[in-house]
Amino acid sequence: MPASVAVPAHDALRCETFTITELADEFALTTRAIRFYEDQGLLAPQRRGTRRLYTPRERVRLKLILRGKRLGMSLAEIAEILDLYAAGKSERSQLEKLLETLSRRRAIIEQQREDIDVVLAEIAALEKDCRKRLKRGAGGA
DNA sequence: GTTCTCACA
DNA sequence: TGTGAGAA
Repeated sequence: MPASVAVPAHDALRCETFTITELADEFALTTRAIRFYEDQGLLAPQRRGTRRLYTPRERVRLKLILRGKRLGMSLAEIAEILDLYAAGKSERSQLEKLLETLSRRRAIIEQQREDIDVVLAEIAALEKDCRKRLKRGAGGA
């Protein structure tokens, strides 16, 4: 159980780190997915031997990755913002990059809504036609 | 349990 | 954007 919920005294003394399974459990991810994010350059955990050790900072990055995914951002887009964050860039540059990404995302979503509206209109028209023809042939053979 | 790599959708 | 399988 990660320290975000409760911090036992012994964990307060040790520099807290997380294993890949702890993070996977906490965020309902597979360990494979977490390693995949690392392959894509979104995470860079320390190692104890060959085992990955995640600091609270890496955990925060993972949270940000998940937030980006909820917004429909690509991993590449998420990586860009994360890089600014890690490089200690100004919050301003991060926010500007985020706005840029959100803008692109909004355009895509709005286009999809338009496309959906077009299909809904087609469906409505077809339904109307079907009902009309049913009524016309109501008593006939 | 965790690592990596290759294949696959 | 991930998953499955196999080997270490």
